[in-house]
Amino acid sequence: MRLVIARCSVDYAGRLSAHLPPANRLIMIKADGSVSIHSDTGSYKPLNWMSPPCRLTEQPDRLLITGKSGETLTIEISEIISAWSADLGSDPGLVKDGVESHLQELLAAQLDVLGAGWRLVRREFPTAIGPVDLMCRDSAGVSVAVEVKRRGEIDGVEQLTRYLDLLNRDPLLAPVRGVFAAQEIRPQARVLAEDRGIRCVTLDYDTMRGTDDGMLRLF
Amino acid sequence: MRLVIARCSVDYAGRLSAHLPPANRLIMIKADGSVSIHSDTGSYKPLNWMSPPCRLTEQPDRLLITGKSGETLTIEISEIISAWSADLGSDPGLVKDGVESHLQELLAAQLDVLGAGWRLVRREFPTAIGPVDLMCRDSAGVSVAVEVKRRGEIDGVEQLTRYLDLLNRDPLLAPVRGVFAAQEIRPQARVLAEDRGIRCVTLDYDTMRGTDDGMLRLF
DNA sequence: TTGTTGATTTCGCAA
DNA sequence: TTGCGAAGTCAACAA
Repeated sequence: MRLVIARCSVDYAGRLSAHLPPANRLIMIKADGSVSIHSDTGSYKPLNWMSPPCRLTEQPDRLLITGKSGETLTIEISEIISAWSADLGSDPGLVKDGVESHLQELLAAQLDVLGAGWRLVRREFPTAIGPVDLMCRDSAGVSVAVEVKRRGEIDGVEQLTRYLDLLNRDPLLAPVRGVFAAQEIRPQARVLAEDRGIRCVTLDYDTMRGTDDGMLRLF
Repeated sequence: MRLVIARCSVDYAGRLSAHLPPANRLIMIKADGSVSIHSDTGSYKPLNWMSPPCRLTEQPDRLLITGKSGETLTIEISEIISAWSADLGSDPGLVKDGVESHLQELLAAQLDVLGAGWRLVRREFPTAIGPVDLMCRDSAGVSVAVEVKRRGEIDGVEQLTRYLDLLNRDPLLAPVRGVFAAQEIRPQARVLAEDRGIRCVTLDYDTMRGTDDGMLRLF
């Protein structure tokens, strides 16, 4: 990794055009050739960047970076304030816990959160337009398609609606009801879902994880 | 901005939990207190980060960063390889050209791209479920709702469909037809749109910008 | 290779 | 402040 702090102006031409007037910034050049330009504020997102794969060409006062589909990033350097280089080696990578797939696992193991006597038909129930997160039957034996989201927004309601439209054409399954389950459900998504007769359920990941731990201890 | 290259392990606890085993990495600490941890590969996204606003606490071999809603980022440092600091000053910011709003402006000024004799009723035509990008009337006076996208995907077709459903309930407007206009339309989005009687139009930003420049020169 | 979906998305605008 | 849609979204995964 090379790190350069320099006064520079930047131009990007690709899916859009973008320009940065001259100022002092950090230029980060990674071992894979990717480049990002950071200011001293803002979150982790750089002002400009080029993602790998790309090719870096160095000229006297200029860095030219070309992406594989023809995008160009041009960094005009008027003054180098400092520059370093370091070999970091490869990274063992990140371990995550608490993403949507975990939420889906937990809910599948605790269907009583949705209703007493429900049973799971299948996780990732396949359809022609994609898998339904959880296909269940309620205590009366009625089919229920459950869409699990971390954050419930309108897109998720549309997705579940498409599944329900399709599933209800299958006489072996119909009628199929819908449940939209998420840690957080946006008001507009809730309105749209309930307008379409889809039940909304808010999930508490920590409680479900706790319950699950308890289950594991009992058995 | 402070830059530290160090052998470190990292733990994040917030909306999810994440852990990074020990390795050499770059720790970037911005003037606003935000922190990001980069490896030597991958695009601009860091392995772990904390967005501002947040608070940084330094301990002998550890950095503790606390976010405003209680997330914590813990960096255990076993060896500092190098460390620098620099004051970059404020940044004048980025100038962008070619995003969706520009596309919408250009199309509003060149409705003949959609058909001869069309006229604009309103940009950002308000409805109860959000604004329609362009509301027009064609040469026969029939209402047309136009959804403009940079990249046309299924979500955009769903969005336009919702608008059309709503608008067609208004006897003053009905019948309302739909046009889905984008620089690039995904095949599945095109199929869905045309299946619903929505016309798809591919836009060429450079041509439209050129035409617009021409118009400006003429008047 | 293409398409789909999730993301600690981030960012910007408007109510 | 909150909500919502766009983004050079990126990135992982399946077909």
